[in-house]
Parts: sequence; structure tokens; C-alpha cells
Amino acid sequence: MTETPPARTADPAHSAPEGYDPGAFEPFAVTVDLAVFTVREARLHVLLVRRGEQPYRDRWALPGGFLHPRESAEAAARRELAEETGLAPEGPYAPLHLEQLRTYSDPDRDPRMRVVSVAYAALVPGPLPEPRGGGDAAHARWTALAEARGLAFDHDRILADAHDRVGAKLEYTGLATAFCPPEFTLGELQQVYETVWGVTLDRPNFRRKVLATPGLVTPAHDGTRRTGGRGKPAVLYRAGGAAVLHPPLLRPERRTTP
Amino acid sequence: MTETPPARTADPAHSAPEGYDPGAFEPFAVTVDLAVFTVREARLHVLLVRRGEQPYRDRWALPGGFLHPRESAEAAARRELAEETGLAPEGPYAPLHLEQLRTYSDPDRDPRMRVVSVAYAALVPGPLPEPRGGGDAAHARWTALAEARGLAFDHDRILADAHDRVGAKLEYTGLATAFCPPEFTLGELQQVYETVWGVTLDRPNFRRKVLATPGLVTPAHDGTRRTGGRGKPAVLYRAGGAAVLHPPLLRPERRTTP
DNA sequence: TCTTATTATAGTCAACTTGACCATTAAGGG
DNA sequence: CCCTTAATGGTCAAGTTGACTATAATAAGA
Repeated sequence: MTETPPARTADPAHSAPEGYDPGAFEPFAVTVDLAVFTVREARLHVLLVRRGEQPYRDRWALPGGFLHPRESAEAAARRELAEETGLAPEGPYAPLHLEQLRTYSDPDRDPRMRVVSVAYAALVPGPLPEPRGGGDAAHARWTALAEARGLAFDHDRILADAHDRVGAKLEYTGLATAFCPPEFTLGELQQVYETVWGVTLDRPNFRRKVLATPGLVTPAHDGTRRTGGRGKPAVLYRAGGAAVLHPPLLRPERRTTP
Repeated sequence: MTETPPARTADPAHSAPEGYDPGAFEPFAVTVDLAVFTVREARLHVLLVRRGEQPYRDRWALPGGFLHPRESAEAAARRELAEETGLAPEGPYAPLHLEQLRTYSDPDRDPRMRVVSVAYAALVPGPLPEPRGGGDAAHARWTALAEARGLAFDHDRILADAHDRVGAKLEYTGLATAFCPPEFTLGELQQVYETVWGVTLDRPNFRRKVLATPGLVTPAHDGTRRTGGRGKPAVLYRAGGAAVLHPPLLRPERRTTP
């Protein structure tokens, strides 16, 4: 962003010292790819679509698509999410969280042409609907993360990076509440942590820590849930709105003196 | 990444269902922008270049440039860093850390044309050389972060995002050592934390915490430094090589019960 | 209806960590 | 030689964590 763009190698005369010439630069295609996560039956699931075109025809891939001419990457991500999954941008099951992950730009990542892809991680709350594939992505499906292997392009890598990021952000942000419906119990919240991290947590200690962390959750009115539950009714909470947790809720991993 | 690219609006006939046609897609220019940080005289500095072309002529900007045809964003970032600052990719003052920050894709962020920029944060160790501007970036300069305002394009925003990211990563990674020379004292390391976070830390407590965090630092042989120092010689340490700290070194901010 | 399984919630306690200090050591500069 | 400066070594009370026990409230089943 600091110098005059280089002229296209095939035609140096197109160099534009003062004005600009859109045809004068190396053209790239820009796409977004989405790692959409949800928690289902105590397992982390990711939304995959089956490709109908070459390359990687009939292989599973992350949903995504090309940026429109005057569209930001984030707008494209929201649009693709709605188009390919039926998750309306502002509907009741709108993803509570959409976050840019990173950009993948290996020159050979797409065999057709030079494609730079901006990857996003999205989280949708737990009691999820099956995706109703609109448009050409009729083959959208929730897949358990463990079974999401052998994806098209470099999507295995993107998915792994997304999982890492989400797991890490559970520690020091209130992100876990994005996996929950508007009102949830502490048991459901704990389930999210256990599922994403792949660990089991001590129930009383988890509750003590969550309630001691300001801004993580706030009580919802006075309601207790009973319907369906097998044990004692649990108090309902809502997301506390805090972006960053102090102190963080650390994973139970290798600590100071293992 | 999941469907056939849309045809260029001006010429739908270019649509390529199976093969590909590089001219058939909306063309984007792709650049990298670099937020290169260092600690100098107890203040965080960032590397800026003065623009010699329109737009934003004579304004300060982050170093960066266009991707080459068969170059990844990271390779472009390393190349630009070397070209514009004289920091050799593998030399003694090579940045110890280069990390992708995020991608900026607002359609209007560059008035000339559609430019998507992948931003990187780079850290170079403390006893820094003045940048010797090679190429067209003869006007590269270290600038105290507080004075880096009114940059070209959306670089104010990128710089703020980069600072946030670096500050956050000091907490839970060993990133601070990237600001230090190969061998450093705990006082120098503390200086890094204090400078980036803008706080003062208790010396004995900082040392206790650092030494109790496995993988943050390891003693360098047996050497103590004396030359120049005014007080008792300090033991020298090296970076411990741990990517992520357990437990983290939290900033002294609002805690559980303020 | 009584019992049992299940889940939520309350509480205890020792080990560990943290923040605020004070003390000592080892230089360099008048 | 004394003073200043900086590194390092401790102490101590308060707070936090991990492991664990106990009690409460509900649904399902005998």
C-alpha cells in the first residue's frame, strides 16, 4: 500500500504513475471460506457442502464463495452463510459470532487460478436446524469435526486453524455463550467448554469460576428450567456481554509444574 | 471456494463452467501491509514510510506492497520488509516474529481501485538499526507509536489492531522475547512488557512469575552483564522457545473484584 | 407411592498463586 | 568511601484452584 502498483508483466506500458488503470495489475480472485461450528449431542460439528464442480468434484468443502465487486469480505461471508445454509443474516438462528480467522494465499492452493481466500469462523447456537440448502449448495450438512477429513483445497488446514482459534478464545473471551441459545443453564455452558476443548470439567468448580468472572453470564430474570430435564431444575442465564474475561477461564492442561 | 466463480458482470459470456478463464472474474489487487514494532528508549516504535505517490502523497503509511504473481502473502511480507527497510530476511536483525494480523477489504479503502490488503505484524529486537531505505522507500523511519497518527489509507486502524494483538499475545505467548536481543536480562524483558502494555510492574514479582513459567526463558550459560550497567550485574537469559504460556502472564488490569 | 437415578447447587479444605513489601548484594560515580 | 542504582532474595496475608463431600429437587421406574 505504499508504492505504485507494479505493471502487469505482460504489458509494462500499463503502469499508471498518477491515476490508475484496473487492468494494469496482476489479477487475483478473492473468496471467503467459512468454518461454521455448532455443538450437537456433545460433539462439535462443522457445516460442510459437497462440491458439484471441478476441481474436487463430489468432495466435501467449507462453504464459501467469491467476493462481489463492491463487497467487503465480511459482507461476503454473511451473504454466503445465508445463501448456502439458510441461516438468515438476522434471523433467530443467526450466527451469534462471525470472526475473521486469517487469509490463505498459497499460489497453488486452487489449481484453476490464483485465488486468495479470507477464512472466517462462525458459531451458531446449540439447538440447531438442519441446513436448508438454497441455491446450488443443496448438499450442505452438519458433520462431526472428527469426521471432517479429506476436504477440498486446503480446507483441512483452515478447519484445524479455526478449531484452534475457537478453543483458545473460549479461555479469555465470552465466546462460549455464542454456542448457546439466548437463555441457557450453566450445565449447557459447561457442555460447550467440554466439547470444544475435549475435556471434562468439575461441575462445582466450573460454576464457581463462571459466576466469579464478571460479565460472562447474568441471571435471566428468575426462571428455572424443568421441562425435559431429568434432575434438579437449573437456573437460566444469559450472555454477560463481556468481550474479554479477567481473569480468563483456563483450560485444564499442562500447568506450571506438570 | 465452493462454486463456480461468477462471471464478470460486464461480460457474462466469459463464465467458465468446467475449465477456467482468468479474465472471467472480478479482478482484485492484493497487497500486504506491515506493522513493524520495536522497543526503543522505553517506548514502542513502529516503522513508517513516506508516500511518494498519489493518493496520500507525502503522508506516512505502513510499509507494504503488491503481491507478486506467484508469491504467498507471507513471502510478500518478508520481501517488502527487506526491500523497504533493509532488514534482511535472515540477517542478524531479522524480525524474530512475523504474524498475519487480518485482512482489510472495505471496497473503498483505496480510492484508486479495489485493493484487498493482508496485514502483518512484525517484531524486531531492541537495539535496532535505523532503517536503510533501499528502493523507492528511502523515507522509512521509526516513529513512536503515540506520534503515528493520520496515516494513509486505513493504516491508523491497522496499526491500532496490530498494537492490540501484540499486547494481548504478550499475555499468553512468549512473544515478548522477540523484542529482545538473543541474550537479555529480566529487566530488559520487563521493560518490554511495561512498554507494550503501558504499565509498571513490580520487579521481584515479575521475575518470580517469569521464572515460574516453563519455557519462557532459559539461563544463558552463566554470564552476567556488567558493562555499562549502573547497578548489580544481571544474569542473562535466552528465549525459552515455548509458544504458549501456562499459566499466562496476565496484565495488571481490572480483575475479579476491583 | 416409594425408591432411585440424575442433575443442580452449596460448601470445605489444603495447596498454590498473587500483590505488596522489605532486605541484601553488587556494581558505578562523585 | 559513601551514595545511587539495579538485581536478586525473602516474607506474608489475601485470593484462587483443584479435589471432594453434602444436600436439594426433579423424573423415571419399581
